[in-house]
Amino acid sequence: MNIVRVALDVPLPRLFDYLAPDSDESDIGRRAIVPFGKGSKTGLILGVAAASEQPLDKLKPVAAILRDMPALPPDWLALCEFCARYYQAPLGEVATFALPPMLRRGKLPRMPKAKENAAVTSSSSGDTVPGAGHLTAEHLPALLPAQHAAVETIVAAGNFRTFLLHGVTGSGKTEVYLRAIADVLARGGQALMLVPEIALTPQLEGRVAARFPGAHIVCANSGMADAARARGFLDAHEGRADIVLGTRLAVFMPLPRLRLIVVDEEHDASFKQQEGLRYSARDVAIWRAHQRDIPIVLGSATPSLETFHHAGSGRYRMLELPERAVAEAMPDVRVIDTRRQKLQEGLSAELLAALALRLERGEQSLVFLNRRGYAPVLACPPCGWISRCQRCAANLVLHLADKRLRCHHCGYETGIPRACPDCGNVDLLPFGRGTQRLETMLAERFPEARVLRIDRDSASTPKKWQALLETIHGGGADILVGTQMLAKGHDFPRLTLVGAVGADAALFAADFRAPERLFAQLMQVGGRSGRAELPGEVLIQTEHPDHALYQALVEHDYARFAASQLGERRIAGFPPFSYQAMLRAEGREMVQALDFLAAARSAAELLAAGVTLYDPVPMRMQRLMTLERGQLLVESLNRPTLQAFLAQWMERLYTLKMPAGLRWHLDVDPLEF
DNA sequence: AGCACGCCGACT
DNA sequence: GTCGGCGTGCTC
Repeated sequence: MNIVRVALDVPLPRLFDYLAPDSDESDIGRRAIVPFGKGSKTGLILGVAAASEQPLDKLKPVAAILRDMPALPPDWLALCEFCARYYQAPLGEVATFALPPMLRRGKLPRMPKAKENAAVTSSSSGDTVPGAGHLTAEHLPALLPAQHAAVETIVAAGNFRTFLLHGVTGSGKTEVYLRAIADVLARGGQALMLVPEIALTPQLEGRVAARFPGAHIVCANSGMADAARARGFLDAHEGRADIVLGTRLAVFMPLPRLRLIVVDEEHDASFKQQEGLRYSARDVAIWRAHQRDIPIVLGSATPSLETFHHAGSGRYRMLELPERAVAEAMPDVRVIDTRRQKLQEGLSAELLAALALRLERGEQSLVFLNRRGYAPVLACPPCGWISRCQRCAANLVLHLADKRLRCHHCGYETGIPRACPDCGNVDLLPFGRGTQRLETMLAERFPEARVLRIDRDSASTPKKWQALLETIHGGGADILVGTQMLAKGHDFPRLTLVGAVGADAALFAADFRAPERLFAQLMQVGGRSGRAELPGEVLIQTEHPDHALYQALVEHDYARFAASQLGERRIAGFPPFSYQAMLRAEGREMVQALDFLAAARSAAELLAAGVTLYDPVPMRMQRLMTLERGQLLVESLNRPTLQAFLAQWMERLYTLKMPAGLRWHLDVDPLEF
C-alpha cells in the first residue's frame, strides 16, 4: 500500500499522509489534490512511504496527483526544507509559498505556442550559446583593471564561493555582473540575479536584455500577473530561461542549470521579508549557492556589516572596485556644525548660501530629510499636550497640505483640533520639521526657485512618482526636498548639491542598525550629486560633527565606518558577533501578549543552555491598529546552538494554550526592533 | 488558517 | 421559541 506525504498550506508543522496506490518515487515533487477537513486542497508531495504513523483508517485517498508538469527536483525541495528548518516555519507553508500562486492552486498557465522567433528560444536547445553571437568585444564598454580582476576571479571560481563586490555608485558593479553572467551563459548555465524591490526598474531589465539579446530572460516580482509569474517559474524550472532577474521571491525559482547567483545591493532591507515567512533572500541565496556548489556575488557600496565582517575574516572573498568607472569625481562631503548658530527653520547659513549659489548657476539641489509631513507633532506649549495616535504609541504627524494629523505607523488619521483637547488653548504649535514644512520654507526663502517635494505623500502612486521624475529630468525643478525615496536608482544630471538635515536622530536610535542605514542612505544620496564637469557637494548638518560616522563619510571611507561600528557591536555582543531571533506576540491587550511571552520564556528554561532570553517588552510601535504587540529577544553566540534551541522551543510553543485573539510568530535574524 | 461543533443573549 | 455570538478543537 503506497502512501504519499503531502505538504499543505496550513500553519501546522507536519506533513499529511494519504493513500495513493498508483504512486511511486517519481511523484515526489508533484502537486496533489487531496481531501482536507471539509473541502479539498492542493499540496506538494514530499515523500512516498509504505507505511504511515497514522492509523490506516484515518487515511483518505488522494483525489489526484498532477503529472502535467515535471516534478520539482530534489534540490528545490531541499531548499524548502532548509528554509522551514532555519526559519522554524511549517514545511507546507514554505513549499506552497515558494510556488507561484497559480501553481499553488493546482492550475497551469497557458504557455505561448513554440511558434515564436527561433532565435529567441534557441537557447533551450542547448547547442547554441545564448547571446554569444552578439557579444563582440567592440560593443562592450572597456573594463577598468579592478573590474577586469573581479570578473576573472568570479569566473575562475567555478565552485561555491561567496564574493563581496564592494564599490561605490558608478564604480561599475553592474558591468561586472553582466560579464560574469555572460561567461555562465556561454557555458550553458543559468544565472539568477536578485535585486531590491524598488530597483527592479525597466532600466535594469532593459540593460540586461540589451546585453543578451539571444538569451531568454525571466523577470520575477510580486507585482506581476499570476499567469506571467507562473510562466516564468515554468520557464526556469524546465530550463528554457537563461537569466532570472527578480526581487527576493526569485530566490525560490527552480533552476536546473544554475551556475551563478548575483545579489545586487545586498545590504538592502527589502531582501528580508517582514511578514509571513520571514526569510532573508540574501542568506537563502548563499545557502543555495553552497548547495549547488556555485559562486555567488554580493554587491554593494555599503555592505551590511554582517557581510563586511565575513569578507574581512576571509569567509567571503572581497573584490574591491576602488575607482569610479564613469569619469566622475567623488562628491566633496562636509559637515556643518549646527551647535553654535541660529538656524533658520532648521537650515544653516552655509546650506542656505550653497542653495543660493546653485540657483545662481542654474544647477539642481536636493535637501534630504527623513521625515515627511509638515511637523512631527502638533503641541500645546502651555500644558505639554502633543498629538498622539489613539491606536498605537506613535506621534501624529502634522500634514498641513491637506490639514490632517496622520500616524506614519498605523495609518490612522484625523483632522486638526481647533483647540488643545486637554486645556482648551487655541494656540497649538507645530513642533519639529518635516518635508512639507521644509518645502514651504524654501519656497518662501527662494521665491524664484521651483521647489519640488518628493516623499511617500507626493509620490503615492507609480504614476505620480513617474511624473515627478519627468519633471526633475526635464529640468523643471531647482530644489528637491525629499526622503530616502530619492536615494535610490535615479540619476539627476544637473544635481550638484545635497544637503542632509536631521540626520543625527539615527545616531542614537534604539535600533542598533540605525547608523548602518544612515550611512548607506547618506552615501547613496551623496552619490546622486556631481558629474565629471560639475563636481558635487554634500553638506551634512549635525550637532555631532566629530562622530565617526560623519568623519568616515567625509573621507569616503566605508571600511573605517564599518570598523568603528563592528567594534561597537563586538563590545555590545550584537550581530554579527551573536545570532538573534525575536518572538513577537500580538493581541487585544498588551498584558495578554506579555503573558504569553512570559509563558514562552518559562517554557524555554530547561532548553536554553548557551542561549540568552531577554525580558518580554512592549513593542515601540504597534503596527496594526487595535492590536497590542510585545516581543522577546533570544540571542546566542553560536548559530547551531540557537537553531537547536529554537526547534525545541517551537515544539513547546505549539502546545501552549492560546487565549483567543492572540497570535505569535518567530523572526529569525530579525532586522526590525 | 479555515471550519466545524457548542452552549448563552435579543429578535421575527 | 430561534438566529447568532465567537470559544476550543481538529484537519492525514
